[in-house]
Amino acid sequence: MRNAPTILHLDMDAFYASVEQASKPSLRGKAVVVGGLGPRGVVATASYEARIFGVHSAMPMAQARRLAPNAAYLVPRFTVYRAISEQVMALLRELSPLVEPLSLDEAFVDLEAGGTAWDEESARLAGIKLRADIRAVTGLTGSVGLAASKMLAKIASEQAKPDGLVLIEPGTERALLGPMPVRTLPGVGPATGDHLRRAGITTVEELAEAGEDELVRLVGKAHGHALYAMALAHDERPVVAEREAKSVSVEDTYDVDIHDRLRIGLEVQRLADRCVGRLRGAGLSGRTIVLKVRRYDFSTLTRSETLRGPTDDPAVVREAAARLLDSVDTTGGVRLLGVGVSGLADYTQEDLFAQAMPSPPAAEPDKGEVEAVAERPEPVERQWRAGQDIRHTEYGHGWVQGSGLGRVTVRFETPQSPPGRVRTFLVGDPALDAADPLPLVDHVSSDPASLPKSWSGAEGGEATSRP
DNA sequence: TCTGGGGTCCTGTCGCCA
DNA sequence: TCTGTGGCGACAGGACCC
Repeated sequence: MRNAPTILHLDMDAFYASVEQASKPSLRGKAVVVGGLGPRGVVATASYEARIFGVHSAMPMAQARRLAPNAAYLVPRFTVYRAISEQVMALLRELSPLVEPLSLDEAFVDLEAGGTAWDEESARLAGIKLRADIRAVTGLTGSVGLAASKMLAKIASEQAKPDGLVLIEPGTERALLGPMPVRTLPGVGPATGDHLRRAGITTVEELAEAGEDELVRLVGKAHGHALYAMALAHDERPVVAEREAKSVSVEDTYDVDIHDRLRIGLEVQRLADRCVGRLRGAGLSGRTIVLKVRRYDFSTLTRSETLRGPTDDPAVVREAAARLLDSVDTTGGVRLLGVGVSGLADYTQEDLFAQAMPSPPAAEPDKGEVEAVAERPEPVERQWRAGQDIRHTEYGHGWVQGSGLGRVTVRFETPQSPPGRVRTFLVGDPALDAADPLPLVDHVSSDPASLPKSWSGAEGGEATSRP
């Protein structure tokens, strides 16, 4: 372990919800819940005001609505989150070239590799400056953890939340970790936590006392060794800037279980096409096709097939997925279907080997086919989703507060305006149009380089609900 | 009132092959 | 020729993370 706290972990506070509050002045200080709004949606992020009611990530939306009936419920706007994430990651890269993003709102930075920090004091200063810069550029708050390893830096940022900075001084790690619950450690989830509790182990200290052999016996080889090392505050994992994807997959949970075998087949074809679309978008091809089926009782099974060589041919993936589906019993209905590709290779290596199933040369393989399989019925009316950006020819920029019964309620406000007024329109009102999101911070006087490349693009064509 | 979507990694089992 | 063994890839499932 290095002897100075020069690993930084940044975690943006309640990221999606904070972005929504920054975009929508009327929501500031209010309970905001972002997630899937369908009957089977779950919470992606809850604002701190919503957490007071007990709402948290991964909770079913229905439960959240019971706990916080007056909160604002919004669908995620990933385009905006990605743009802000780019701004934040750019600030991190000013600190060091060694930045490891974990998600849109989280990353590790190796400050020593960037030459920005080499001791406790310089690390603390870098953290303080970073938090100020993030606030200036994005208007949002992030919490910073500083420590000598990734694990400890992450635990530190967790302690710093919200809107704080915590530095763990080298030498104090074990005393700090000892009394913490085992669930604090990365990789200890509900199942391992339960397992350990039944063995009488609830704290990190007890984990260390149990000894390596006992932990290996309890939770298996790899996990046991890792757990023991973490309990002793040993973590030598380096910050890794670039990670290659190992698989690409798409999946859909349906509002209502699907029973019709024909329909299930069509959905699998659609998913296969979408998966190939993503695969190609990333310039990849893959050898192993995976079908995922979650049944009516939430039992999940996967079936996979490995081809002789990598492919990015939609017809090949569709055929493989269809074969895999043949081996699955779907009586009782399915709630989720998914198609994935793993064993990835660079696109350019493709087709050096024959495919498992020779397919006729498809005309225009990258156009037309993708939507050819399942024609969706044209939506009778436009769909407005809660949280979506909107523009009215007369009232200007606003967002959808809710819609139903042929009407849509819009609040007209912008990130820089005071809380705005609400008006209701017919869903098909020609004065209404979908709009691009607005930047959270007015950047007129600041460095234009810090602006994201694109604020444009309303959420990519996913606005229609499934029949 | 139930439980998303996109991933990663690990483990056990089975068949093949040297 | 028979049997045992060990390595390895494929496959299925599960835990975990954000």
